[in-house]
Amino acid sequence: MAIEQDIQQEVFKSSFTKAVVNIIYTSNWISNKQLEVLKPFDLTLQQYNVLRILRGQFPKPITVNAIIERMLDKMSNASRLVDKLLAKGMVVRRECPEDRRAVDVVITQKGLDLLAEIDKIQQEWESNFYNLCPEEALQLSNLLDKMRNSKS
Amino acid sequence: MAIEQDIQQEVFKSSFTKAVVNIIYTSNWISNKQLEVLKPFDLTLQQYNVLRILRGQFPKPITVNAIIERMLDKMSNASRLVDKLLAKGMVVRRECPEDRRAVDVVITQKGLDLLAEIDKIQQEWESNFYNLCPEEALQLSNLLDKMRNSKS
DNA sequence: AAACATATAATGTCAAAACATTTATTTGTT
DNA sequence: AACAAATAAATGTTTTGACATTATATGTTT
Repeated sequence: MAIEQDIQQEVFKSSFTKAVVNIIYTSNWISNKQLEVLKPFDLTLQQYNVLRILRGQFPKPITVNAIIERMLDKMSNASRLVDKLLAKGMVVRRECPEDRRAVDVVITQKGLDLLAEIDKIQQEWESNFYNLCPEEALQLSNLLDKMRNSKS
Repeated sequence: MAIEQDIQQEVFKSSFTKAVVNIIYTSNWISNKQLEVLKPFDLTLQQYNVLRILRGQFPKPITVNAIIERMLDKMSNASRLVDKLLAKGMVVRRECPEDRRAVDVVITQKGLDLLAEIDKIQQEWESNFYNLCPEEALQLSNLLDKMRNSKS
C-alpha cells in the first residue's frame, strides 16, 4: 500500500516531506517485523544489533566504544546492553590490554549459534515480504545516501 | 557519506540487507536532526507528531483512537501524550457527544502558533540539508512503498 | 430487557531509553 | 614531574515506551 493510505494523509507539503515521512514509517514497519522474528528468542532489537556487530568482528574483540560507533542509533546504553548479553552467555567481556580504561567484548559460540538460527528465519521472512529486485534495492540505498549528504 | 562509511561496514550480505540497514540508519538520522530542531521548544518527537495530526484535522476534533491510527509508530500511549500537550495548553479535550467513551481532542491557537514557528525553522533546515530533487524524492517514496508490499 | 461481547480511553507496572554524573585511566602541556 | 584535559566505561536518575488491566460505554444476540 502507498504511504498515503497507510497513514491516511492524502496530501503532503512536498514530495520531499512525503519521502521523509515514508522513511520513518518504513523504518518502524521493518522494526516491527524484526521484533516479531526476535520475540521467540527473547532478544530485543538493540541486543540483536549488538550481537551482529560482534559477529562482524569475530573472532576479534571490540570495545564498548567501538560498538556505540557502529550502532544504528547511537546512545550511551551499550554498557548495559552488553551486561544483558553477558547474563545470557552470548558474549564475554575482558579488560583490554592496550588500554585499561577500555573493555573488550567478544561474541561466544552460543551467541553465534543463536544468530545463525535467527538468520534462517530472517532470510525466509525477507524473501516472502520484500518486493524489490537487487537493482531497486541498490537504487534505494543510493538515494538515501544522497539525501543524507549535507551541502554545508 | 555512503552507508558503508557511516557504520563502518564494508560488505553487506545483499543489496537488500544494505537497503534495510540504510533505511533504519537514515530514519534515526532524520529523527536526531528533528530532535535538535524541537529541543528549544521543549517538545518530544511524539508530541510534535501528534500536534501535526491535530493540525491536519483542525478545526475538526479527533478522537484519541483516530490519533493512534495515524501515528507513524502505533502505540497505546496516545492518551498520556495528549495529557502532556494538555498541560502545556497546546490542546483541549472534551467528551465526544456521539460516543461518551470517546474523547475529542482539538489543537489550540497556542498549539497552532507553536507549529507555525517550528515550521519556519524546519523548512530552513530542510533546504540546507536535503539533497534530493523532487523527482528523486518521489522515486525514493515509490521504492519504499513497493518494498512494503507483501506478496502474501 | 438481560446477558454477553466489543470498543474506547485511562491507568498500573515494569523494562528500556535519554541524559547527566562519576570513576578510572590515558594523553597532552607546561 | 605535575597538572589539566580528554577518553572509556559504568552508574544514577528521570522520562518514556511496551504491555496488561480496568472502567465505562456501546453494540449484538437471544
